[in-house]
This record gives sequence, C-alpha cells and structure tokens, in this order.
Amino acid sequence: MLSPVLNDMQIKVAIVDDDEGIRSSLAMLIRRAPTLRLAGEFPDAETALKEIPRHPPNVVLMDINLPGLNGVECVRQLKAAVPAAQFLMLTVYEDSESLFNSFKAGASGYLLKRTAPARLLEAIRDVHAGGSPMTPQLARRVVQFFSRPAPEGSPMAKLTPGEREFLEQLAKGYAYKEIADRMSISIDTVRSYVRTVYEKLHVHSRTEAVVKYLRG
Amino acid sequence: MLSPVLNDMQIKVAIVDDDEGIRSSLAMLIRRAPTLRLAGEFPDAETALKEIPRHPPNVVLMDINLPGLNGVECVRQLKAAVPAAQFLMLTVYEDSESLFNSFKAGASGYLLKRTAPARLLEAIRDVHAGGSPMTPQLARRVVQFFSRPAPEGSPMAKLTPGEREFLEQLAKGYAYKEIADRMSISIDTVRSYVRTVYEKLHVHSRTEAVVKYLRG
DNA sequence: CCGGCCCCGGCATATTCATGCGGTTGCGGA
DNA sequence: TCCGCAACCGCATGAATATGCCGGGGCCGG
Repeated sequence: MLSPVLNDMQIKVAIVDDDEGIRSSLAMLIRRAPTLRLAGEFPDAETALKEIPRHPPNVVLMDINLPGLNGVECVRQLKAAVPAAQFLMLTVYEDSESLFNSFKAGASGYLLKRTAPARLLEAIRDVHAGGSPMTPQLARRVVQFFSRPAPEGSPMAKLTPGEREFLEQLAKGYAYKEIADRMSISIDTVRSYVRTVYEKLHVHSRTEAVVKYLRG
Repeated sequence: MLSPVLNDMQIKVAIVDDDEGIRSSLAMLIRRAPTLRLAGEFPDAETALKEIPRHPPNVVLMDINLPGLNGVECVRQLKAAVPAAQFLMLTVYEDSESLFNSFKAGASGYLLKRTAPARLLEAIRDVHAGGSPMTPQLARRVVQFFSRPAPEGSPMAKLTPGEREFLEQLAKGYAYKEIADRMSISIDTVRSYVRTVYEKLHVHSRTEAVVKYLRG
C-alpha cells in the first residue's frame, strides 16, 4: 500500500455485472479514484452472493440483467448477508418496475449505464454518505409515486383542508378528545367533522373512513 | 428588457415565504441569475393563491411554516390552478411527515433553508427540467419508504388463522356483530379475538389495528 | 345584500368498542 | 394420565363512537 493510513477512509467498492467490458471499465475507473478501492468484481449473482460476504464492501455496483439470478434478487439476498453495504443499481433499464423493485429489495441508488464516469464516482461517495443518487427523471418518478393517489377520482378531493387534517389524525388512531387538542378545537367541532367527512366518503364508521383514506 | 430573445428561456420563479429577510435574499439571488426571472414574491399562502395564477411562474419556491394556510396546503391548491408550475419546498422542517405530505400535495422538490445559494439555483433549474432535487438524507428516506414493509419481523405472523380472518373483517369495517355472523361464531368469541389480536399487534384500538394490518 | 360554503360550538342518545373476569371443550406433549 | 394451551363462549362495565338536531360568525361570488 502506498498509503496505509488512507485505507480506513477508502470506500470499498464491489462490482456485479456480466459484461466483461463494462466490468473492466468500472474497475479501472475505481482503481484510479484515490478515495475508492476495488473490493472485487463478479460476473453473476451466484458468485457475488458467495464471495461478497467474505470481504464486505461499503458499496456494491449492481447490474440488473444478470444470467441466472437477477440483480434485484441478488441485492435482496446480499442485503441480508451484508446489511452495512450500500447498493447502487447500475443498469440500462429505466422502467418504473425495475426502479421500484430495486428500492424494495434494499437498493439505495439507481443510475443508468450511460452515466458519466465523474457522476458515477460522485454517486458512489454519495450513496456511501447516506444519500440516494439517481437520475433526475427517475427521482421525479419516485416523488410522483406519492402524489398519484390524490389526483385520482377519489371522493377525498372534495374534503376541505380542515376535514382533511381531521382525517389524518383519525387515521393515526387518536381519540376525538386527542384530535381536538391537537387541532386546538372543541370536541364538538370534531364531531361535526366526523359527520361531514363520513358523508363525503360515504362511510358510517371510523374504520371505513381510515381504510378509504389509506387506500386513496 | 436587455435581451428579449432570452425571455422565453428564462425560468420564471415565484417565492412564498413569510420571512421578509429570506424573501429578499432569495429575490436578490434570483435576480442575479441570468437564466432566472423573478415572477413575484408573497408573504403568505392567501396572497400567493390570489396572485400566482394571474402570472403563472415555472417554479414556485414554497415555505411550509406560513401564517394562516400552510405551505403544503398552498401547494395543493396552487397545483390545481397552475398545473404546469413546479413546486420546490424550501423549509427548515426535515421531518418525514412534512416531506411526504409535500410530495403528496404535488411538490417536486424539497430543500432545506440552509442550502447553499449555488445549490439552490441548481435545484431550480433541476426541478424545472423535470428532476426532483432534495438533500441526500431526505432522498434516502424517500427511497427507504419502499423497502419498509418488513422492518420489525412482522408481528402479524403470530396470528392464528381465526385471528387473521377476524382482522380482515375488522379492516373491512364490519361491526363485531356482523363479523360474528360472517365467521359463524359468537359475538363474544369475536371479543376474544379483539383482545388477543390487539395484544399481539401491541395496539389498543380498532383503528390502530387496521392501520397496522394495511401497512404490514 | 344574499345564499352558500366553511369553520366552530353545544347537547342528547343509541350503538359500538375495549377490556376485565370468568368458563367449556379438545388436542398434543410430559 | 394430567397439564397446558388454544380456540371457543359468556357476562359486565366504562369509554368511545355515530348520529340527530340545533346554533353562530366569516368569507365569497352572484
């Protein structure tokens, strides 16, 4: 080692990709970066699952389209074996399916293979530092996931701000009295909200209202 | 205008923040940026709701803690009036509640007020270009939202078949009596289930149980 | 200026829920 | 065999909820 002192600060990076050309390019890139250190490169999920736990890296660059077990599943299983590692998907797929499945499996970042080398290095440090690097377009898609439920033709749209806030509290399990305190209104006003909200949602019990609220 | 040709390319930015100092700082920052143009600044949601639709901006910088109507609600309503605009929350709150509510309301980005000016300008262009700028920590929290479902060993697994079916009925909003009929058991047995299920799920009310069940 | 929403508040009553304390079976392990 | 445990049933009581019927003030668009 040229500088043993730096070893503790270096981010250990492992690569899982079946394309040899890409693998060697990435390996080269990482070897050249002073703050990174290559911790292994693997052509398929099976090999990665066997070898990676033996030398736990900080960050794993994971392709999705692998022969045999795919990258998403590989992340899911590696995540259990090496919980401290951060997984950064590096793929050509930009469909929502792959994106969300990756995050569900435990990935923290998602980049496309056409990402510029400099940006990739930045992303590796970012994901290691607790961030979730991804392309702006994909980030938007993730964010939009939350606003989906709303614009749908739900009867929820017809709720006034006050009613909406009340419903939120209701869904958290608070009793009327607690809701009254939290919203700084009278308990009788809360009862008023109960009526109007139930009417607008076409329900007759707290549980039904909460279910409709949580479903969208 | 010095260069009318550039107008079409300039991003029109509106500011909603009750702190005069912050407002003027932001205004100054935007005025100095060649590719941006200030499209109005407002001290509260009510004023913004009235004025912004008259001169639709491309991007709206929105504070959350406003007097009267809060920023999240303001976004929700503005989003309906000016669907083409992009909303970038700019606040001191970094709790998940505010974050997710903002996205649900239609915001596309979320930054903290301590963000460096250069980063803010970048974020404005980013959100306008279809991205979703936010701090790395918050991005991670959003991503983790998806891998959540199985954090604490699923307390649901310890339910007996009968309890599980009961819980399903419970989540559909049926009264104890109805559940008893549907499951062909006594209403008092239903009450027994209530106790055991509540105990296993660590809850003390029907609503809490249903919420846990729906989240899983 | 009026009718309409929204927010707020009050009182009464019937129903439902939460929870305490029992009991009876029936099945599998010590 | 007896024990324990899980599923089933029962009764009782206080808390919470659902719903009816009533009032007032503020704000907005016709």
